[in-house]
Amino acid sequence: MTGKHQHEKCINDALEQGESICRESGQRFTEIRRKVLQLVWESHKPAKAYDILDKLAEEETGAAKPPTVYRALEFLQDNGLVHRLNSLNAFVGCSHPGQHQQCYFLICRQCGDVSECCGSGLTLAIEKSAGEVGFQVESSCVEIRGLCKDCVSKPT
Amino acid sequence: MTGKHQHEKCINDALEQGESICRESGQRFTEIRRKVLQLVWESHKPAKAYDILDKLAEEETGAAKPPTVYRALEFLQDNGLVHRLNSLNAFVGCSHPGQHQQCYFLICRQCGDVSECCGSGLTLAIEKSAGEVGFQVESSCVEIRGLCKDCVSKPT
DNA sequence: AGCCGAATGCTATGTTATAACATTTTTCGG
DNA sequence: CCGAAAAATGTTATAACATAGCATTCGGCT
Repeated sequence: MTGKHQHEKCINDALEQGESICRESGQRFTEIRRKVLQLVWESHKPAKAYDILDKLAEEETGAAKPPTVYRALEFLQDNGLVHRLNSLNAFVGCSHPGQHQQCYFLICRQCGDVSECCGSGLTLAIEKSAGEVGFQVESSCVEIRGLCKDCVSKPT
Repeated sequence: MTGKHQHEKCINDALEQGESICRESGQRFTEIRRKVLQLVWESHKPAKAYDILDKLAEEETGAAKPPTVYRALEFLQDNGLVHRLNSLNAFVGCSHPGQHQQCYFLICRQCGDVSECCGSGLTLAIEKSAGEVGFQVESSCVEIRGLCKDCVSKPT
């Protein structure tokens, strides 16, 4: 993430968002889902499913199995709490679940941090371009690689 | 692809492009690379690596192995002859190799066809959005799902 | 308690991709 | 033409990512 921050806060916010979204929609924010969300949020770097699996296995005595993690991730995705980055086969926490329009990801090739941006500008540009050839947009996946603000200004 | 067309032409053009790009850059357009490119171009639908593998295996007596296909695909990608669609783990032929800037993909959820678009509009929008948070764009992956022109107007 | 549906556990397997090393083919200078 | 070096391909094995299908447990409800 750009700049230093108290990452505890990110995690806590995310967990609270999880709680409240589930409460409102009558779904259960179970221990597994909570833990997986927490692990995804361990940093702003994308989390791989099998890494999450390993970390889960460390905590619990009985090793967690892949379906456990994938099911939790699917639930979290469905509820907008995490996003999957197709170009990396990995997952990041969503920084503003609930208020979801289109959004896109800035992936720093140097530090690996990912930040999420939303904004109508890009969405409109996509719809316009697609519209020119008669294509009706339903969803889109935009993953941008480059250097984040911090890494641009670093000595390399 | 939008509209009917003589698809033979697409394939032949692609193969010729392959030839000429390799000739110019002093690389070899081998039989395997040629066949893989041809198979990718069999339609405008994304081709999966293992499907290509199966088709290769049908033709040859000795079954081709995964590395064979992946190496050919990597070569073709490096030379801009095919693109990988991250959201589908699949490959499509590039309709204008050589002249490559940024481009994006329109994936029809109905018929499965993919078309590739290039244009500065979207590129600029991405750079602008990213620039607002100090992010320096190096490359981007844009995959748009929806309905293509033909499928929009069909009875469903 | 007894039921129901949601969630999880568990086993197996499917799918996608690459590492590492052997062999063959091509190229190119002599 | 010959032999060395480089490029491409063959081969084997395995890594990495993901899901199907069925058994069991858990939570809430009457």
